[in-house]
Amino acid sequence: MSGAGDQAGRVNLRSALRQAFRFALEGLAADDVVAVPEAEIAGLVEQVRETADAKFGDYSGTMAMALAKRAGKKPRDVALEIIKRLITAPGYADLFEPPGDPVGPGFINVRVKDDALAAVVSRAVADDRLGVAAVEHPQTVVVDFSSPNVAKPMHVGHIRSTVIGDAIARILRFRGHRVITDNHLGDWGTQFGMILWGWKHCRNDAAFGADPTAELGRLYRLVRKVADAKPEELAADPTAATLAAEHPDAAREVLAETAKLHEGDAENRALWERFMPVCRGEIDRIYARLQVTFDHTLGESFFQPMLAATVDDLVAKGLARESRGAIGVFLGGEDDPPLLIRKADGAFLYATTDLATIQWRLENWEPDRILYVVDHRQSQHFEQVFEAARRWGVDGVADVDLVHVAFGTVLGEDGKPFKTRAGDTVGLEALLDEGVERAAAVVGSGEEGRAGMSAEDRRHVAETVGIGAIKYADLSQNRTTDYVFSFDKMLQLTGNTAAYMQYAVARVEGIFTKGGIDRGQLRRACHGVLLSDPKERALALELLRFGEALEDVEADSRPNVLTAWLYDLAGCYSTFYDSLSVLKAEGAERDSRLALCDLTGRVLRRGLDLLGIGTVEKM
RNA sequence: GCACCCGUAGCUCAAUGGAUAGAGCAUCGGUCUUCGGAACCGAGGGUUGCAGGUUCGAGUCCUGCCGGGUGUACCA
Repeated sequence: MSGAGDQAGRVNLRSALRQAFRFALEGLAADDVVAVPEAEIAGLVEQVRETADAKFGDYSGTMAMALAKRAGKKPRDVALEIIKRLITAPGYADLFEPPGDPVGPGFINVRVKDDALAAVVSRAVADDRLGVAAVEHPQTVVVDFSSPNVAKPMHVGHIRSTVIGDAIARILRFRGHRVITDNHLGDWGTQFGMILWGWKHCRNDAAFGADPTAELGRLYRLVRKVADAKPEELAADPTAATLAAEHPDAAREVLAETAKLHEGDAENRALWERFMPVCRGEIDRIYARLQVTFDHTLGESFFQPMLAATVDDLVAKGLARESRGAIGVFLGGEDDPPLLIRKADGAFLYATTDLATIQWRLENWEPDRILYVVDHRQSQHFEQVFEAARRWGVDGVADVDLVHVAFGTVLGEDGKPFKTRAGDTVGLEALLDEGVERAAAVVGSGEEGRAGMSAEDRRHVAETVGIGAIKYADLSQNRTTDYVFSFDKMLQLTGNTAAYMQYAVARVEGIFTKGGIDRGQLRRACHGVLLSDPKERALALELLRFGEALEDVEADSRPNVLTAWLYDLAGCYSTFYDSLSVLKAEGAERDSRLALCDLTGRVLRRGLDLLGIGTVEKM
């Protein structure tokens, strides 16, 4: 077998089968059985998928039904024509059984040959990539995620972008793409105007000296209330109410401080440079805890020198013009709101920065794709920015995929946006602490876990399980919907949770300790996995679908496809392990089953790693 | 008003236009003199918000309602 499905002995069974179906469909067109335009073949071939039920075989193709009307034939007859050519496709017979007759309205069901399955899984056991082939055509992909406003403390709202973006980046990188991660910090906007105003009017020097982060956070929260001047907020906060009464023009003054910063005012610039390390230290501590890293951290301030030219160029090209004192790009009719790129007071907006950033990334990184992992409330903004960028026509923009990877809101168990009882947003660090604390209470309670675990080990396990639980709960959810944050649910030891998956790894790999097995030697000696029992076969097939799961994650940027598959794999393994002896088996059968255990443990571990989730030896 | 997203088991959630809509929790039952029982096997539980339409086939696509969320000119 050559091409898509094969790479240094790595076989993606689904890709290989799709390639064979492509051969069959092209033959169908060439023989005038039915005219299938080349452009449609890719879509039809993608209809080759895993079957819903093992009784239908391993994979099925459903395109015969779709083609029947056009061919003027019965779907079953079209299916027969496809099958006739499929079995002659190069390499088909090496991997797959000949399909039987079409089933139902015209399903073509295919089963992997047992000896081929055994050979492929044996190679996966010996493979660092666990049998997963890299993509044939690597792309350069920029993943823009996390992007907090550095002047505010990170809160629960930042977790989704950070965790989802990190997982997508890891997965694309493992797939073989050139991935560039960039944390587009909000370090130049109105929130700094608030801190600057607060610093000048109501700072507490002693507090800043003792804990600069806390003092800046206090100033931000206080000034935001003063500037917003919402009666109900002021009623609950006498300090803010007093300030608001003394400074009725605070909102305008905050914007003026922002504008002065942008214009290069020496005092504001100096304060900004003084505050930035404080803010960066704060968020970097959280990233360290989450074990999230970035290739670049090019915040809004980095692009600030390019903004004037961006506006000028858009105006010069006739795309942007003055309106009500501001400058906007008019994308729709006269009544549709324009995309504002310069305020009436001269300050730039985040749309301006986003456009300049696209131009800079295209010029410096030449990406094929840019993913923006940002919450769904900004979908309209990105639609406008992407459209404006395309019309702007900067070099490379016609060939780049600009994708808004949107996600829903984190809700509390009452179904409303996640807040503390006092109504404040929940700080991210406090959230992580609580997760770890609760994890500590549930880990180490099993028999094996209890045995000989030091206090330090327990802390490490609690950290891994607690942080993992928070990440996994987020990643296992369909990202487009809102999700309900519940420590009780995410720390359950059964079901599709991090703790269950981490336990599965520890349990699988505990065998090797118990049996005194040298795993390296086991892998080198693995020449033929035996799949005599249906449960062994099912596990082997599932293991080989790792690459398919990762492919499906990439297609729609949906990490929950991977969590669901890992959970299925863990279930397959449990079924296998429950009914078949491993350490108690003998000879070649024992080695073969140990090899399946070894591969299962490594795939689970790697899968969790690609989600940014750690594992432990014992728990 | 307009735009976008979401309504799936009692609860929390899955399901590239494919076969009988699946998991976990909860409920009920079964297995095994534990290779890590934090296990395995099974049962009950559904008019996928409502009504039409397209299709060989619709939870999924289209139209209209109902209900919820978000956004909607100078925050990001």
